[in-house]
Amino acid sequence: MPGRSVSKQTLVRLPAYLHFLQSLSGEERRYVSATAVAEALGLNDVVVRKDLAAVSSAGRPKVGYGRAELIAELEHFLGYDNSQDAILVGAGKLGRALLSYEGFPQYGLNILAAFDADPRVCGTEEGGKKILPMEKLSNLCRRMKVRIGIITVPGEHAQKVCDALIESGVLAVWNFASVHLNVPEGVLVQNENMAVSLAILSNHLKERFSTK
Amino acid sequence: MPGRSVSKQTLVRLPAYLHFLQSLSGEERRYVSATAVAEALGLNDVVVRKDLAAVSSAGRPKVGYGRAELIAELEHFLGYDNSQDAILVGAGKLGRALLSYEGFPQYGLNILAAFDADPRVCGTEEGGKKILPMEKLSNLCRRMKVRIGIITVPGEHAQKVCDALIESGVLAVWNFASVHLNVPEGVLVQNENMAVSLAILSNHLKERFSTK
DNA sequence: ATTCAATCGATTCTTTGATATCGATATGGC
DNA sequence: GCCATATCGATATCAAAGAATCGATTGAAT
Repeated sequence: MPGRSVSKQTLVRLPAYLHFLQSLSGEERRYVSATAVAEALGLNDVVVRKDLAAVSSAGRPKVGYGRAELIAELEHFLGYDNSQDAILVGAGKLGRALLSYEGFPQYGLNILAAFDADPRVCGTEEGGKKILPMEKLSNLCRRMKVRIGIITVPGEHAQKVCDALIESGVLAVWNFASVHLNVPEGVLVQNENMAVSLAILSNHLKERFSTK
Repeated sequence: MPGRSVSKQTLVRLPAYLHFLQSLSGEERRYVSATAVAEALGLNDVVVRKDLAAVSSAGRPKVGYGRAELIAELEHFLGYDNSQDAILVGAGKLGRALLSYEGFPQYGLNILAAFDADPRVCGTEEGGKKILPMEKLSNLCRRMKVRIGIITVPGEHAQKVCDALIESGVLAVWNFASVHLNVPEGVLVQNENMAVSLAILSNHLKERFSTK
C-alpha cells in the first residue's frame, strides 16, 4: 500500500495528473512515464514521480506507469470512487448554481439537500435537491452521518452556520463566504475565495509592469 | 515604500487581513495590533507582522497599526483602487454567472465584454455586458490594452482560447476550465478548479478516519 | 549475449516559508 | 520622572518542499 499523508501541494497536482492521463484516452497509450507527465504539465519530473509514489506502487523503468491502472489509483486516492454525502447551506444565487452543477458526482460528491433561512425558498427544489428550513439541518446531518458542509451564505452568517454544521458532526467545510471561519482542531475549512485569486492576478500584473 | 515582491502564501492571507480590518468598522478601533489580527484569524503573530511589513510602513510599538491607514494600504496593494479591465471568453452557465456578479468592481476588476463561439448567444447581453463573436476578441483586447482574460469555455477549447488571448496581449489568465494551460514565460495562469478543492476535502476526511 | 538508453526510486542539497527569540520603542501607571 | 508592559521589527533557527544527482532496473538494439 502506498504511503499515507501527502502534502497539500501534492494534493493540488494530483487532479491535474489524473485529468491529463484521462485526456490521453484517444491514443493507444498503455504506458505513461513521469517524464512525459511532467513535460505536459510544465513540472519537474522528479516531483511527479514523488507525487505518484504516494498513490501508486507500479512504475517500471524504461516503461513508465500503466495508464489505466494509474488512473484507477488516482481516482481511488482522490475518493472519486467512493461518494461522500454533503449538505449545502444558503440557497442564494451561488448556492443554487452549485446545486444544479452536474459535475459533482464524478468527483465523488453527493449533495443530499440544501438549507436556507428564508421561508419563501424552503420547500422549493433546485437541481433535484430539496431546500429545507434550517431547523432540520442538525437532524438530517446526524441521521445521514454527513461529513461535508458547503457554506454559501452571506459572510455575516457564515460563522454561525459553520458552528451549527460542526455541532452536527460535519468534519470538512467548503466555505464560499469570504470570511475567516474559526473551527476546532480536526475540522478542515477549504476556502473558495475569488478575492484571493484576483489578488494573485493583480499582483502579477503589478510586478510585470514595475520590474520590466 | 514597502518591499516589493511577496510570496504567494502572503498574497493569500492579505485579503483576509483586509476583510478582518473592514469588519471592525462598527467599533471605535483606531489601532489594531498584529497580535490581534493573528488571534482572530488563527495565525502566528509574527507571520502577520511580516506580511504587513510588505505592504505597510506604519506600525507603532505598544499601539499597533492605524486601522484606516492599513486598510487603505492593503486596498492599494491588492489593486482595489486601480481597476483593471478584463474580458471573458465562454458565455455558458458559469460565464454568465460571472458576468452578472456584482462584486468584481470592489475588487478592482472590470469586465468589459464577453466572447463566445456560438452565434446564437452573440449579440445578447448578460449583466450589462455585451457578448461578442470570437472574431472581435483580438481587436478589442489590443485596442483597450486588456491584460486579464477569464476563460470559462469547455476544457477542449481552453488552450486555443488561451493562446488567442496571449497573442492579443493578455498577461494574466483566470482559468475556470479544468485543464492545464501552457503559457509562455511571464504570463500567469490562475486556476480555479473545484476538483482541487474537493480533493483536499476528501483527503482530510480519509485521514481523519484512517488515523483515528 | 552484450551494450545502450530510458526510466524509476532513493539520497542529498538548496531554497523557501514558518516559528522562536531578542532588542528597541512607545505608552500608561506609579 | 521612572518603570512595567505591550508591540514592533530584525535576526536566527527549524521544517518542508522542490531540484539535482546517482545508482539500479528494464527493455530494445546490435
